[in-house]
Amino acid sequence: MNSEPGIRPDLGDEPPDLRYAAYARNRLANMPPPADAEAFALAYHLLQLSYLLVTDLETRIHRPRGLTLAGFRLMFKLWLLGPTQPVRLAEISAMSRSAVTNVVNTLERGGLVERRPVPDDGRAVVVALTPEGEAAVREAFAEQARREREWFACLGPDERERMTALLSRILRARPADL
Amino acid sequence: MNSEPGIRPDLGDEPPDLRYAAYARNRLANMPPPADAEAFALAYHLLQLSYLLVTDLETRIHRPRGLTLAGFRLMFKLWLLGPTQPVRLAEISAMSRSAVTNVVNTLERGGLVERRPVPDDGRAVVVALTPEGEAAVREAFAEQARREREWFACLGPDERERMTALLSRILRARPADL
DNA sequence: TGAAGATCGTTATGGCCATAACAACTTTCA
DNA sequence: TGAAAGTTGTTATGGCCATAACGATCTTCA
Repeated sequence: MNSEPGIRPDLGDEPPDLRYAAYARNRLANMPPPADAEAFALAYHLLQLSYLLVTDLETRIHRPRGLTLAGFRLMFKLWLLGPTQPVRLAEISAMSRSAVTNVVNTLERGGLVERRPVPDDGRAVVVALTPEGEAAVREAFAEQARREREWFACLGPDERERMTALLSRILRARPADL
Repeated sequence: MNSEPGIRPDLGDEPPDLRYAAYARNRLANMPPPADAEAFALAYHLLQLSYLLVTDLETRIHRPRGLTLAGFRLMFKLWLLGPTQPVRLAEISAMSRSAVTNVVNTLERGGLVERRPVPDDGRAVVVALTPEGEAAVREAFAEQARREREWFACLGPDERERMTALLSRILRARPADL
């Protein structure tokens, strides 16, 4: 499995989460169905990477600037899309409307976004970046882009594209009854 | 890009999150560095898939059984590893110790795990599954394994393996200063 | 031996997110 | 036209997770 000859292929130098993953995969390989070692490994590595990336971006980039990752992601959407209704933001984020309310509340307290009434519909509001919010998202975006490059620098351009394509395929084939 | 001939390859049938992703990628492609449309697309699809998968497993499998995904994942580790110290669980989960305390509290209230003192060390405890906890993790595991298979059924076995290998590579190359 | 430092688990505080219930408003259609 | 049904945003409640600070305990080493 490990391909370095002359070096003992043990796992002593692996991070604890990868050591655990390898151990769990081996245990599952000896269990009867529906246990599925390959599906487990894929799901585990996917969730673990996502978790580490989120935590890294949050603690290293956004928290020091007084933002959160959720707040940044919402502001980034507003930056690209312009003023947008919460229900629309919830839709493209696959998030609940109340989650959007919470994030917008936090951003509004910080003066980064504002709510505006919609003339044609008394129920609706749009969320819009303030000038301070636009400056904040622009700066945080540059730093996040640099950090993402670092994370994926270990893959070649073709590998990055293949990976994105595989992820897209799974997303497109998502179970209908989400 | 789209491969069905005779059908207009527009995005009208895409879920809103993928429509947004495609739009954002195009916008980023026209921005100067450090903007990086490929790194953005990879990170976005990775986080989105992880989020949808987590939400799906949580709402469809674990919540109906009175569990949470975090609780299940902790119990699953105990199932494989046996009684384990919180500090060890935090390590392999790349989580804070206080997060482990919280999850263990919830599980302990439900009678699924118990804390036991460690004779040799007055500070330490181990967390262990109760018989009820063992039954719960066994049943939930079977259902989660089936659901994970469904999610990844759109990939061939070789594609699943390649994807797991790419994810592992990124995880192994994670920035040292996490 | 004993004081300084490290480690373990917990608590407090605060943000994110979900579901459920609700008020306000809009749309539908008999 | 007017009542029923649907939509929008918010609130309440509760779980997860982080950081910071803390008491208790263990280890180190002068």
